[in-house]
Amino acid sequence: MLNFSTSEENYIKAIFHLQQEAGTVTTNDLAAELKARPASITDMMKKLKSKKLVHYQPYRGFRLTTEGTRIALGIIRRHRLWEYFLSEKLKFSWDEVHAVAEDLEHVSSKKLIDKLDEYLGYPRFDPHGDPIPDNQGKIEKNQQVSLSEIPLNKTAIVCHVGDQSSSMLELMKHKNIRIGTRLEVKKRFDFDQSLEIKIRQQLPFTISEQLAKKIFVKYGP
Amino acid sequence: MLNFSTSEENYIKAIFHLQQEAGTVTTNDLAAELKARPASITDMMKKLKSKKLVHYQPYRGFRLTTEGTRIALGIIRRHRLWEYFLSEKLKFSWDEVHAVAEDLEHVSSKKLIDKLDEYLGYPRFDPHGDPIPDNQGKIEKNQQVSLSEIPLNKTAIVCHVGDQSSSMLELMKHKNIRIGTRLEVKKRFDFDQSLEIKIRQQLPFTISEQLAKKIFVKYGP
DNA sequence: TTATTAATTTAGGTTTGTCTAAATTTATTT
DNA sequence: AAATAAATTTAGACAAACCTAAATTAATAA
Repeated sequence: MLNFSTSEENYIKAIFHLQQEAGTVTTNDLAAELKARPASITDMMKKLKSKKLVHYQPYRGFRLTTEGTRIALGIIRRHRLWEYFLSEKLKFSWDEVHAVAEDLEHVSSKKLIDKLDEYLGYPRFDPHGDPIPDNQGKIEKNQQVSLSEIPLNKTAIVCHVGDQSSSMLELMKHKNIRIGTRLEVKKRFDFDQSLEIKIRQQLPFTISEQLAKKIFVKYGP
Repeated sequence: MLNFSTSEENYIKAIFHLQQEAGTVTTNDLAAELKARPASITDMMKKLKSKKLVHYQPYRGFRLTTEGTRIALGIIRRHRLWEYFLSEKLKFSWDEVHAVAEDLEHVSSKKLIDKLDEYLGYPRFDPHGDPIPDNQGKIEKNQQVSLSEIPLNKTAIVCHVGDQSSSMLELMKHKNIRIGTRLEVKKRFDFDQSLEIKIRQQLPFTISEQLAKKIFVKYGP
């Protein structure tokens, strides 16, 4: 059980997330994700390769090894448990937890995390609806679906927003959509894929395809 | 409200603690405290001086400025609140909390700490009996006294141990003394300043001056 | 008060993680 | 397939935080 620096951990975590989309991660993608220069990515990839955490051939992109994935899941576990703690116990709002958890996740005491997990009652999802890996690194399938792909007239609950920009938050606020909001898609317009949305006790309104793609929901009662 | 590196914070905190004893702190003292080489201390003192956190003239030792003290109290507040959390909520034993809090204390979100404080019910002392600065940096006088200096036949409660070495812990265990133990000093032997100690429902026993000096108590009922 | 010892600082080096600019490799066009 | 563009890597620098070894200053003992 070696220990990794904050930087190494941030790289590992970012690769893990980018891998979900495409199978293999490119230097430029990772540079964009981490707001660093491509040259820095190459440097770190050499190091992570020497530690056997990524498969990497120059110019060919990279992906986590089994061991790298194990490490990534540990970091994600810490991050999401802290998010749950901040939201559930300290009453942070859902849009504040991420930034603080980014720092807390690098405190790597195994005992701390396992005791925190126990204290929180072994939660299985963080406040954004993302699954929390257990202490063996096992993680449930994410049951979230983008609002753009759910069937009509099915009740859904907003549990995740795939963009934290202030312009996005402004729009969400204006449309009165929050984490936990219960809504239904009433109609899908073929022309621009915009959606007509109904929230209980409110008049229906429409949202763009771009917005719908960034709002994730779970099916609810 | 600038931010400081983990290293800077560790230096500031160590200077604060050493200052309590002697008014001014020397390069060697700080090197011993931080397990670093004297040359490293000099490097950092130049930096902290340029940030106006310490008063420092070459070869003359150093002490925190008013601003440096303010920063130190913030770090100590974070450390002690986390210790309280670990002990009270996560049920860590008193000898485990320090190491973990050493990491957590460097997460510097003000909102996190103030919310944690609120969540914990604004505790005024950490599990070792040390006072926790409030969010203005106000700190109560430490009411702890070394066991070697309390009067005879006065009930006292162990609340702090000034040494975390395993040899110390071994001895404490053997003597059956823990945080929270209620005891009285029955006799002080002039020859070697050893003490005869009485714990309720146990036979009296003696402890050395060296040990007594490292055990801190509060007067209790 | 001078010599010796102890404490401290300086000079210069290392590692980690970043960067810019130039070189190289791969991908895309025409 | 050659030319151009894009992506990536290399080369070389830099700041932070540490180190060792040598030089300097202060403290102490003769």
